[in-house]
Amino acid sequence: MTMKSNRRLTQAERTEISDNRMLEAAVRLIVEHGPAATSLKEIGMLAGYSRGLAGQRFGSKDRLFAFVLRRVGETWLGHLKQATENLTGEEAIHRALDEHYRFCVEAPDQVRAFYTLWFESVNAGSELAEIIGNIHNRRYQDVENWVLQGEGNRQIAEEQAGAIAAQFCASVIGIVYYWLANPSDTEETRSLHENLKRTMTLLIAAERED
Amino acid sequence: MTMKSNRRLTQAERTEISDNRMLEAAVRLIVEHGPAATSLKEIGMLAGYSRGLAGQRFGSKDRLFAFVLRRVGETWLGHLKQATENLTGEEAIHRALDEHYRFCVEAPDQVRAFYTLWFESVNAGSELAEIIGNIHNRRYQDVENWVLQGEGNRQIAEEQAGAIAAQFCASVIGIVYYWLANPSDTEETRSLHENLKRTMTLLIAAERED
DNA sequence: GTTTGACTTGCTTGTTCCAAGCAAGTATCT
DNA sequence: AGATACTTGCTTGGAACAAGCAAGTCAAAC
Repeated sequence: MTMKSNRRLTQAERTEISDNRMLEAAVRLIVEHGPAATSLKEIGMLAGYSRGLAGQRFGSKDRLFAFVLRRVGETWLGHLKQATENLTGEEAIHRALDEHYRFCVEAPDQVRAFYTLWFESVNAGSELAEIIGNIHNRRYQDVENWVLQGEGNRQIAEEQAGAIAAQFCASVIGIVYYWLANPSDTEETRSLHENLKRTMTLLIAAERED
Repeated sequence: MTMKSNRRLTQAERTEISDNRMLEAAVRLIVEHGPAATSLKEIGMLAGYSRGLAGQRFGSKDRLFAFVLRRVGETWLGHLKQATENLTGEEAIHRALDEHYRFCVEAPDQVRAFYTLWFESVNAGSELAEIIGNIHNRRYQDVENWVLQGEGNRQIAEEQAGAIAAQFCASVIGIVYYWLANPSDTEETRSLHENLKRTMTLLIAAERED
């Protein structure tokens, strides 16, 4: 039993707690029923509050989803940044893919909710598109830089590195899609990650030769 | 002015007409507002009928979306089958990608609606998942067969061909995602297709050497 | 002329969103 | 320190609207 009414909660603490609880609830409901079938009411109540709080706090369903995307996205990007610190070239790319796979396996709910929203919001103008665009761009830039800075990659022009990065990003999206559609088939998801590593190595080697 | 009330319509003709009109309306609304923000009422009325017909005809929103997926999917698969008839190996793959790009550019609304639903229904159990699964499998099988039957690919084992096909499918999904998210950037979409062609050639060549 | 099936209309339920109200936390004045 | 004014987290009620169902109308099929 943690000291309960030992100290009164500050307003900021209260919102942080409710934010976290609602995030957790939203993630669970999104994974279980999909975003469309998840209501603000359910989220509020599963989090232990009234039916109205989720709507009141975030203003709309879209904004709540944006919140989820931002929170999970930042966690993920921080994780990734740390794992690839001081790495470049294929090493960094391979490491990033390892981490990506690990993240899928270890925090499946958060990642599933994240990418479910990601896919669902492809053409939803609004805030969501912007958040997704940002994350996408950061990923793209990272990969491009890794390619350019890799040992022995001096002769690879930025344009070529960009093309490789774009292919990488597209493949990752496709792999995630497969994973979402076939949750049980972790083996195939794993080998898709592994094969993408090999393909990236091939692509870089091919550019070196020109 | 086409002969209007020249002949009274048969029941089958009536439903076919209304089906087509509603398909058209659904596609347009899905592209403009996204599936979530598209109501059965709007579809019915945009098609020139009552607010209730779409619901009556298809039973539910999901089933209507399934109908859209099936119709557009079949059109597309027929198109593709014809274009790649008698081709194998890289030729078939390149041709398929050319057609894919062309289809995106030439019938953008239908394809956008199709893939929007595709992405939106990743984890929607139901009928949608099944339809999508089928289309995915056919694409996968086609590519695997092309690889296996390509000239000079005799020594490529089924397992390796399968891995290549899986990568192909993932990349295509990722490319389509990019296109949906960046409708205006046709140039990048084009080069993603082109680069995937080159990558496939590389992958096949790499397997030949082992 | 009866039946079948396309299409419409009315109604129920559930969801989002807004606005009014309550309760808990924060700041100010004496 | 304690009372009073205020701010803000949270709840509750209601309006607008969507999906889904059932009953109804009208044209086509036999």
